[in-house]
Amino acid sequence: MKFKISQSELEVMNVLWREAPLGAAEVVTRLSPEKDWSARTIKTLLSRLVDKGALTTEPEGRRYLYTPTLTRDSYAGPATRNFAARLFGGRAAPLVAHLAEGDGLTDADIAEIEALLEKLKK
Amino acid sequence: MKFKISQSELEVMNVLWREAPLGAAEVVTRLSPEKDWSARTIKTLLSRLVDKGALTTEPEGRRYLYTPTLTRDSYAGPATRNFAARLFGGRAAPLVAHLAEGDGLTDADIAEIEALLEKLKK
DNA sequence: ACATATAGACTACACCTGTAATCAATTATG
DNA sequence: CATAATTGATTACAGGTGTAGTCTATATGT
Repeated sequence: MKFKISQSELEVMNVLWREAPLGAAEVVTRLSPEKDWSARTIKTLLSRLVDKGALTTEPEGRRYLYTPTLTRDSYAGPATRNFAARLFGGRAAPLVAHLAEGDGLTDADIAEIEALLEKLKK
Repeated sequence: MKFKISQSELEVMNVLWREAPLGAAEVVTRLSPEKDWSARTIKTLLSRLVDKGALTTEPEGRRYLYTPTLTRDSYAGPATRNFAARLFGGRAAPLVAHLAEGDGLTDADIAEIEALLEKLKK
């Protein structure tokens, strides 16, 4: 990963990880309910992501369609391990503990994690 | 949490969360093996953290002793939930999965998380 | 007492980020 | 066809961040 994705940029990436390729206007409508950003702002974020190499463009008529160059997982993996490393010395347990604070974990979450751990033990 | 702690600042906080209060020079020696920063840089980071309210100072002779105003946990909790929210919609399982990639989890980690989950189920 | 080392204060400066505005080209519309 | 709307490109600008340098006062060694 040669580039860093900022917080605002990440919101844009989240849209495109869910659904791609999309034109800028479509990204804007996907984000509008959540974020109170002008269309200009979102265009800027898209351009910066292209500059960084996180998105590729493909011309479609007079506009561009944007597509991520990496999957969410390939971004999230290193990001998560980096986060855990810097905050907890890489230990996973405190991280899970913090997520659990304030009922952050549903029963389904717990079951899912347990299943995951079962597989890891083998 | 009224303030944000940047990546570099976090390295300084990590030192002081482990051991506080410390003078600037001591923070420098704690960080020297890891980070290739000049003492000036670390002084700057300390000052910024004081400005932000993340550290308090107490004069000791001609120098200051620095102490965190919050514990690591009280910072890490919201930071972790925020991280999970932005990357995984708040779901914890993918986070654990990413930590597991590349053998990130030792058997001890797994056992610890399982114990944690057991307690949560009650 | 004087030179030197050291502490903190103030200043620097380029790049990143958040949040847009303006401009130029092109398309759609009346 | 002329004008309005839309697209991407370029520019803006303040505040944060990484990474220091300089200035000033004080303590310290001789």
